[in-house]
Amino acid sequence: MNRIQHTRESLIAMLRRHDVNPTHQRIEIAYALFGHGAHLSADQIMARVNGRHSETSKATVYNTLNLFLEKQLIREVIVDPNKVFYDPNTEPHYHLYDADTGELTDIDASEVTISGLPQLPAGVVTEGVDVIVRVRSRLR
Amino acid sequence: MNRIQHTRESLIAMLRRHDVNPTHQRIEIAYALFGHGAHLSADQIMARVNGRHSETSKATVYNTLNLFLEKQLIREVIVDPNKVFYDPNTEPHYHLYDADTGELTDIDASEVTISGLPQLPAGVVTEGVDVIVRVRSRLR
DNA sequence: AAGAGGAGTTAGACACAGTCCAACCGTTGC
DNA sequence: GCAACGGTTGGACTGTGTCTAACTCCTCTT
Ligand SMILES: [Mn+2]
Ligand SMILES: [Mn+2]
Ligand SMILES: [Zn+2]
Ligand SMILES: [Zn+2]
Repeated sequence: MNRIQHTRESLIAMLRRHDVNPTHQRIEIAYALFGHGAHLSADQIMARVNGRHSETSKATVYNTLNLFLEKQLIREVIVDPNKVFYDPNTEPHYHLYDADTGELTDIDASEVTISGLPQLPAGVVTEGVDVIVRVRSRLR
Repeated sequence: MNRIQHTRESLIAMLRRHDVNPTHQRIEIAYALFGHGAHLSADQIMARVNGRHSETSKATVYNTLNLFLEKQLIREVIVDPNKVFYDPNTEPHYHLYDADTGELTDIDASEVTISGLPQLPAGVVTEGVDVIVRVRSRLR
């Protein structure tokens, strides 16, 4: 687990580096995601950002998350059919998903090797390889 | 690609084997999925089943797909944040997803090796490992 | 044949994540 | 002061998927 300290200043710098104008709302959302560390859904981010008093609208949360995605600040993890998780970790890594608790954990990519994937037809370019280990913790 | 011929009779037998009472609607839905071969979303299945004249309601399509899942006749593939794909192939295998065309293709599991996945905490049981190769075909 | 019961199906209401839009706000430049 | 522009906003809207209460269809019992 990364123990990076995210100051307001370092977040602003990061936004600028990725060509994102650092507005108040964007900084708050970046803080929610990078400060917490990992894997929040849009409504969890919404809740964190608007903890004390309402500050940021639903539209802005989605606008900002999609902007961050486009600018490659974050990535999305699709494991649950009814909500997307946003991942502040853009390094290549894999995921472990507990369907019972809803918890999503990182698996270090450097430990894992995948071999034998077929080569792709011409003109097709790989965006990434997702690996999701699905588990259950509650006994059935 | 599997070239299995699915007769009405063999589908009924399959449903019975999985403890599913073979009603008209269930046979139609099984036919849509197994007849077509691979990876349809709920509304694609709906469209195939109700091709000529309306026969099967949305509720029944979802009821039936969830029943088939529960009875392990099919599996679900979660790659697109706004629709689930249903997969008549329950053998272990992986997927290739083209985000531009929306096409989902199988990757034979026997060719692929994954090593180095961490072992899990006690009491946690693996449901499966999903591998999704994400590609783009349209040049950007 | 008549009725009870149970499994399955149905239309339509509903829930809810995510998008869209037109009005609005805040800063910058003239 | 005022225009211009990027960003934000509430609220309407869309698309998947679920829920419910009424209904249909079979089978079983008498
Ligand atoms: Mn604030
Ligand atoms: Mn028919
Ligand atoms: Zn992650
Ligand atoms: Zn498949």
